[in-house]
Amino acid sequence: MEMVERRTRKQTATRLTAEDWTAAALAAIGRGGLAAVAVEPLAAGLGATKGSFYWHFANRDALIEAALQRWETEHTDAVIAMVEAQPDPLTKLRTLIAVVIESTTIPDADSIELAMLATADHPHVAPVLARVTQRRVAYTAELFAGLGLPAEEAQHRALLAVSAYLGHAQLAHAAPQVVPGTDAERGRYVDRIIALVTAR
Amino acid sequence: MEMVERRTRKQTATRLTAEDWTAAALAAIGRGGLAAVAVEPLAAGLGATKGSFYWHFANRDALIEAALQRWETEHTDAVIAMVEAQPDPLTKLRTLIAVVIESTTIPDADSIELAMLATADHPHVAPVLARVTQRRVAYTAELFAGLGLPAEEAQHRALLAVSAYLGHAQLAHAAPQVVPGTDAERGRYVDRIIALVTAR
DNA sequence: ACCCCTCCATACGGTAGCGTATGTTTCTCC
DNA sequence: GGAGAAACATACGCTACCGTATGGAGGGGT
Repeated sequence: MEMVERRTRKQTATRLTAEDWTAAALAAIGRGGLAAVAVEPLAAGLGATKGSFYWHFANRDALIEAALQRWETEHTDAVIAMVEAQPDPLTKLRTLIAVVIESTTIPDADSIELAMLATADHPHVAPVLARVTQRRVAYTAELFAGLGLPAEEAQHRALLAVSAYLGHAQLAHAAPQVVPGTDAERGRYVDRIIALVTAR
Repeated sequence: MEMVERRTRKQTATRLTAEDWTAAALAAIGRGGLAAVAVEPLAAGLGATKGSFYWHFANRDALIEAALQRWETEHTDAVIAMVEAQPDPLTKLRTLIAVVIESTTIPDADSIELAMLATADHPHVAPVLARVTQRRVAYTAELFAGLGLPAEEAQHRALLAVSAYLGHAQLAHAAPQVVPGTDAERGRYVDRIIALVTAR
């Protein structure tokens, strides 16, 4: 057999990298929040032991920091890039709102984000979340300003839009029954939100 | 001495009631979330030991259930009663939005609510939160319907309003710098939100 | 063939919290 | 003022996890 024996990841117990651990940590955050980032269970899930982990990281905190940093960059970039591809401000706004409400951009993105909000007080989460949130509001305000609205008005609408997004995520999570279920209903809902938020 | 020796609560180690424990549990939730509801630390805070706790409650879960039930009734009643005191639908809506954004109704209400949202997946929290959220949306939709809006439109605006509320709480928590700081600014912001959400 | 460095497993001690068992105080009622 | 019940303290075992110490497997390079 001349097969190159590609490391099939998790099949034949291959050596792990630091990135494998951060990926597993992010997945764990998506499932059970920051508390689910526990070294021993993670090691079991990866088919390894703590010995491996403490080789790549100094301690649990270091893993959390690495995972958060990875999330911050990957996450914000993805959405902004997708929106920035649109031509005019209004289309950008529609794309932004639609994308985050439908939330089919990144798998598990929503649950990870909810976990972040749920742990906003954590000393490592707080600065990351503050930066991401601030950037979102500022960017959204820019879009509204691009529509010709004065600065304060744009800021207010950006705050409302971002609040609506965050709140919708919470709402869909805490009480799924109340949010529109079918695609058609959700479509009309999103259209209505956009109309209200961008009204002149 | 003929002083009646009123049990000064926490001074001279008086006997505790089940309500004392649920109150302490709610306070702990407000501070550190559901994870902070730990029997031994709570006991220490009350100047007692676990022996007392396990007399009043079967286990930690029973305490959590009791605290959540107490929160559900007290909390929802307080806000709705205050809003219902207003005469017409529009004033009710303004009162509702203003009250929840300013959030000076119940002390610690905001942090407890954030903790609830943060633990929405917990088996005991989920049903409580779902009921509270559903009730809020339904009530808000009623108010919008009272303004003469058709059913679906009222539902959409209610969803937006509740989302805006939940999202604003998250926003103010995760990135306090971006929300209006001074009373004057916040006043203009709230006015603008109300105008947008109630626009015809 | 040997050594060294990388990567990992095993074994250990330590902490925080849950729940139980059993003694100890304090109230109540007669 | 003594008996029984109610309310609490103390001591214990148990679990899950963190972090450390140490040894062992495996692949380059020479």
